[in-house]
Order: sequence, then structure tokens, then C-alpha cells
Amino acid sequence: MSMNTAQADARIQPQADCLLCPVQSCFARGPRAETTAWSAILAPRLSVIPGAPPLFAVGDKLDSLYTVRAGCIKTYTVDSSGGEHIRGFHLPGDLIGLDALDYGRCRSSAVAVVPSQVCVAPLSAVRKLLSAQPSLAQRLTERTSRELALALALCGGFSAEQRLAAFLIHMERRLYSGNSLLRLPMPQRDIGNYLRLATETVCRTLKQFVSRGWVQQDHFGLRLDGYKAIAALAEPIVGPLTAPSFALAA
Amino acid sequence: MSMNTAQADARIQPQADCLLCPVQSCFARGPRAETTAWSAILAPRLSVIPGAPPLFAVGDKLDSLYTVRAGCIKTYTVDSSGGEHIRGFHLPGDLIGLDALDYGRCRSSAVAVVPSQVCVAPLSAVRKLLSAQPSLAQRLTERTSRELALALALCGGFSAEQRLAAFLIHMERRLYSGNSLLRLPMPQRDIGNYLRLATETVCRTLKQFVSRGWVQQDHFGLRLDGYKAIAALAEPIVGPLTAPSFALAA
DNA sequence: CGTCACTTTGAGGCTAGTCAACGGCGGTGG
DNA sequence: CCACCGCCGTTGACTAGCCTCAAAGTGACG
Repeated sequence: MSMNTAQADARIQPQADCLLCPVQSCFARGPRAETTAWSAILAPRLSVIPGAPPLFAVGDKLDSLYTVRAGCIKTYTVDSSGGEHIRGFHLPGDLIGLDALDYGRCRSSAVAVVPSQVCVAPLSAVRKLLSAQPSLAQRLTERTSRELALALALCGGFSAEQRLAAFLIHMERRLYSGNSLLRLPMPQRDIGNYLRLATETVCRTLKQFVSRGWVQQDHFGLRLDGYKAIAALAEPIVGPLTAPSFALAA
Repeated sequence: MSMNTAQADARIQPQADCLLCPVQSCFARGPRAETTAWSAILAPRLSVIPGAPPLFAVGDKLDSLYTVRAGCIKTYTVDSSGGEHIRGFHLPGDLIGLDALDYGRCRSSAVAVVPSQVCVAPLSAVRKLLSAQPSLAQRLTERTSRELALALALCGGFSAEQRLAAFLIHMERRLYSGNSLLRLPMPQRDIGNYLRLATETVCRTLKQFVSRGWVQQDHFGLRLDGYKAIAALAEPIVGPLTAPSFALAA
């Protein structure tokens, strides 16, 4: 490990880091001892911008777990004919790399959708920490379990309307910004790729939602006026957790 | 807990159980200490037959992890219009319930496809054991990770041919019986439901494979003569692990 | 002010779903 | 022993949802 400026900076306040971090839903959040311990193993944060080389690529040895601190990271695979298949969008607080833990090599590549920051937890240190803190290990399993449940739900053979509805609901929950404005960081092409829909289908379906008065669309983003109607469509996918973010205090 | 005959039987040789078990790919398999410790927490085995009440149902409190010892268990959800959505087929060695670990309640129901046996690990004991044996906790995370990777892969918008090919390849690997005969325990209706294909489409696609000489079909099951061709179709889903079971010794 | 990426709109085609009907097989009961 | 029934698998004809292809409109940025 070389000692460049970025590393030095990152290590000046190693334990204060996660405790001061504004990302509430981060995996690092937990009992204070766990959070500080997690902080202590972090390598310097990385900044990633769209167009930059991938954070990691398919087949790379998995040597770190990543958490998103800001922005949006997408993971994807490339099939034999060059087509890109987006496997997930990772927003602040999300872990990246959970689907590679058993294989030891990355099952996807990762790039930034918008300028982003990711925290890097070296895997060897993570494993040591998990041995010392069983409750942290349990939380990691639970995170993986949650991802699994979501992936299984998205697998279903659902209509374009249902898929897009589920996507909007899911994003609204995770991007909740204090108002009902939903600013999606990724282009419709990526949404379509992720949902296995053509870009045109995403656009048309969204327009349908607008024409039904469920969604308002302007330069700044989306407004989900018909949250309940959209959630009803999405219910088979996201489950019966149909309350909007601003009502999820409990 | 009442002390019926079955329980008494199961507890007579608690530690010998997993070590003597013929299921090689079981989660309980590992370093000897882990296997015996896992054995020690097991509740009596359950036998489940098709048509019997579910092993567990959506919304039940998750109080145990289950491993399949024999047969085939399917997990499924039921949407608001009564339609069944199969989420997974669990074969000997598989864990059931991994997608519920974070939620604490079952996200699916589970019934037997054929007469089956499942081992029951009470969750409270599992958690204690995981705290004491971090390497076991790591293996649990890895299992969950593997399931996640599979689910993400199956999510893709693939053609009927690709889906069925991936299903056959996946099943061949897990049901490997020493010969190249593949005896699927579930009816085509269930396969179609799982793959989000109509039963008729499963049948027609299978016939296509037969007509191409890739598959032989008789009363006893399937024979994958064109394993390589099928695996090539399935490659975007199952990944580049294209060797048949009987060549997977390494 | 031009370029480029993204979005939007339209027309036509294909995959897979739906509906309907038949054949085979196993179980059940007369 | 055979007739009946139900489930599963199979086949064909038709339909629908979504994809593909093509082209024009829109906003961001140099």
C-alpha cells in the first residue's frame, strides 16, 4: 500500500468518518462500536465519474466491499454479443459486491451514473472484523438477504406498467429528499435496460402514468401524485409496503 | 415442544446425523466441528408430501432455517388475483428461507413437489451458533450471496429458449445422479410458472430442443445429448461455467 | 449556434400468451 | 376386467404486448 495524499487525508480522522457521514441508511450505521470499527478499516474514499474506467469489472478478484456515499453506481454484465445488462442501481448507503461474496470474483462491472463517491472496505479486513463482531456479520447476511428478496421479486414476469411502477416506488423510497420530488439520476435508456424494457416502452408507459394524473413531469424531475395508484400496480413486486417515504417514520 | 416418537428418534444420534448424511452439497457440510455443531441444534426432521399443508406460509414468523434432505420443495407467492408465482425449487442440500433473514417473516410459502424430507434448524440456535463460529456465518453469507447471484442472473429479459436452457443446465448440475439421465421432479406447469413462460411454451421449446437433437425424451426423463449447445444458449444466464456435472470433479 | 445525447412519437413485426381441443396415463370404482 | 375421470402433456389458431426501426423534437453545453 502506497501512501499518497488521498490516503493520508482519508486517514486523518478515521473513526470520526462514518459517525459524521450524512448517509443514514449506510451499512456502516449500527451500534456505535460497530460503526467506529467499520470506519477504522476503510481505505480512502474513491470518486468516480461517468465515463471513467469501471470501479471493478467482471472477473476481477473481489478485494473490497464498496458502499456508496454519494451519487449512483450501476452494476452490469456484458453478454457475448456486446449487449449491456444492468443488474442494479446502487444509491447512497448501498453495499456493492454482495453477489460476489461466494465466488470471490466480481460477477458484474461497476461504473458511475452521475459523479459519485464510494467508500472502500478491504475484504480481508472485513472478514477479520466480521469474526470479531458477530452482530455485524449478521447484519451483512441480512443485507444480502434483502437484496435477494428484491431480486427474486423483480424476477417475476410482470408487465411494463408493473415494472416501471415498482421502479418508481422503489426509487422514491431510496431517494427521498424531504419533498415529493423524485429526481432520477439515470437516463431512461438505463431504466429500460434494467427493467428489460425498450427505451421507447419506458417513455410511453411513463406518459401513460402522466395522462392518468399519477405523475407530473418537468425539467426538475417527477412528482408522484398518484402514489397509491402506482403502489397498487407495483404491489405484486414490491410487496404490501405501500406507504410513501414521508409516512415511513415508524 | 412435545416429545413424540419422531423427535425422540431424531435426537438419539444428534451429532452423527449430518456427518452420516448422504447429501454432500448440504450447507451443514464443512469443517468437522461446524458440521457436528450444526447437527446438534437441529430439531427433528420433517417429512412433507405434495398436497400437505405448507411447510411455512407468507407472513409467518421465520423461526427456523430449513435444509432439504430429500425430494424437492418449491417456494412461491400468491398475488392478489390468486395467481401462484414460483420463486424457487429447492433440492437436497439447499437452504430455504434465506430471503427472509432480514425481514424476519417468510416472504414465500413452501410446499413439497414430491415426497420430501427437510431438516429444521431453529433460528435462535442458529444465531447463537453463528456468533460462536464466524466461519459458519461467513458460509451462510456466501450461500445467500450465491442465491442472490442466481436470482439476478435469472432476472434478465431472456428468450424462452434461453430460460429453459438455463433451467436444464442448472437442474442437471444439481440433480446429477451418476448418469446423464435427468429426471425432473416437477411438472412442466411448475417449470413454466417458475420461468415465467406458459406451459405450452415450455413444451414447444423442449420439443425444439428434441428436434435439434439436443435432448432425448422418454418415460424415465431427459437425456442432454447436446449439453454444449444448451449451455451455450444458457451462457448469458448461468455464466461461463459450461462443463457438465460429470466433468466438474475439480 | 451547432452538436450531441436524450426523449418522444409513429408504424410494423415478432415472441410468447391465450384459448381450445385432443391423446396418453394412472387411479378408481363398477 | 373394463369404463370412467382427472391431470399432464401436446398441438394448432389466434391475439396482444412489447420490440425494432425510423425520424423528429428538446435541452445541455461548448
